[in-house]
Amino acid sequence: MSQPNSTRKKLLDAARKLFWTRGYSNVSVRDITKAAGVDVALVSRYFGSKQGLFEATLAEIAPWEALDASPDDLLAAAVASFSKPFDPEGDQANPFTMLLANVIDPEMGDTVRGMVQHNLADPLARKLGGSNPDERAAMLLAILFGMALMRKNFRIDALSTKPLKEIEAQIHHLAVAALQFGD
Amino acid sequence: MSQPNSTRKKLLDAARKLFWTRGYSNVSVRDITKAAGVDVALVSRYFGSKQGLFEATLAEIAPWEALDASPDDLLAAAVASFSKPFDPEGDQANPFTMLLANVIDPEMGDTVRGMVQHNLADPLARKLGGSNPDERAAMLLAILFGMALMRKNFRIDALSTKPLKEIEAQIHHLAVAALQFGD
DNA sequence: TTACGAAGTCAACAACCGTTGACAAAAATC
DNA sequence: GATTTTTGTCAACGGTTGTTGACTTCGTAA
Repeated sequence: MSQPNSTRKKLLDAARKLFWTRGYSNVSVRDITKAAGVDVALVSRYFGSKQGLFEATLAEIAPWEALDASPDDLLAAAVASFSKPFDPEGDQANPFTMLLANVIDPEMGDTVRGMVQHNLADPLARKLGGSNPDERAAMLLAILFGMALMRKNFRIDALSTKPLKEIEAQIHHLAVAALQFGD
Repeated sequence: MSQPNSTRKKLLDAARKLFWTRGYSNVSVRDITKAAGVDVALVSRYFGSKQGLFEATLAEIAPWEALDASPDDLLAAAVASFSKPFDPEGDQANPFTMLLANVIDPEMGDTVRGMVQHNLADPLARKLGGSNPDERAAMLLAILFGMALMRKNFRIDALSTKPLKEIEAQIHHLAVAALQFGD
């Protein structure tokens, strides 16, 4: 069942790419099975349900690497993680685009909100420490998500056409200001 | 047809509230007509189609008021507009939550992207002038959308439980940094 | 070779989707 | 008051949704 090209992996890859970019409710199981080249009924066999397949893609997500970085590298690691695709070779989706795509979803919104609060905002605030850690963590995330939103989702020309290096410099400029809040 | 409580207005109010928070594809015409307390077939009669009803809600949107503010008031006006609900008395939705809710929509994403580029980013860059106007405009929008996202959509505790005044101070702190970029 | 369990195929289900047309009720015009 | 126009009601349509169960195919162990 864990052959490199097994049906399970085909489904998981196709589901991640589609769910994480279009959002849970905007993707049908037939979209996924067509992209994976397998029969519709196999979703039910391998993952129980559409929701089970979605949750299987969430289970792949590792803890946010920026939380393990040294204080000096925190900003660089945080910025980099927002642009790195989940799968090194291939698709565009990463865990942060997934969060953006699913937060307004009527079925998965609560799940996604919980992930941002407990897996990103809370541990980041603990790592930051100092004064107003929760507010500064939220501001940092707002910048990261906001810039990702402008570049990847709204595709504003000034951001989507620039090389990644320049964007990261802009994010860094804003992030420094966020971390200085309340001093 | 333009009585204060006419069917057309009931449909438009319900459609705005639902479309602008859940996103176009996540709302059915039966959801809207049930909320409005009218028959399903009347969407077709008054607006031609579901898409026509959605576009009618978009037609209500006035130009971004921050673009008319004096340079000194620009930041304050921009910040305030992101928290002000569309309808003074009542629902939560405003044009910016609408943009967030519909940008990943498979049918309305292109429309929404065009609005952000042409109605927000481009005129804001023209108003800012100076060096790197497009980049600074995009960064300012990233902050505004990012903070709205954290507060309203992800509902991060540190932002969603605070009074609006404190949030606006945080946004202002970040926005000043955005406008100083590239000096 | 046989037997067995896993893997894949296919058709169908009930529910929901946007939309339509025939019809009844109400309002406005003459 | 009669006629016309507007407005609202109801049932149905073709299509898509997630899910299921019966079936065939395949690989492997006895």
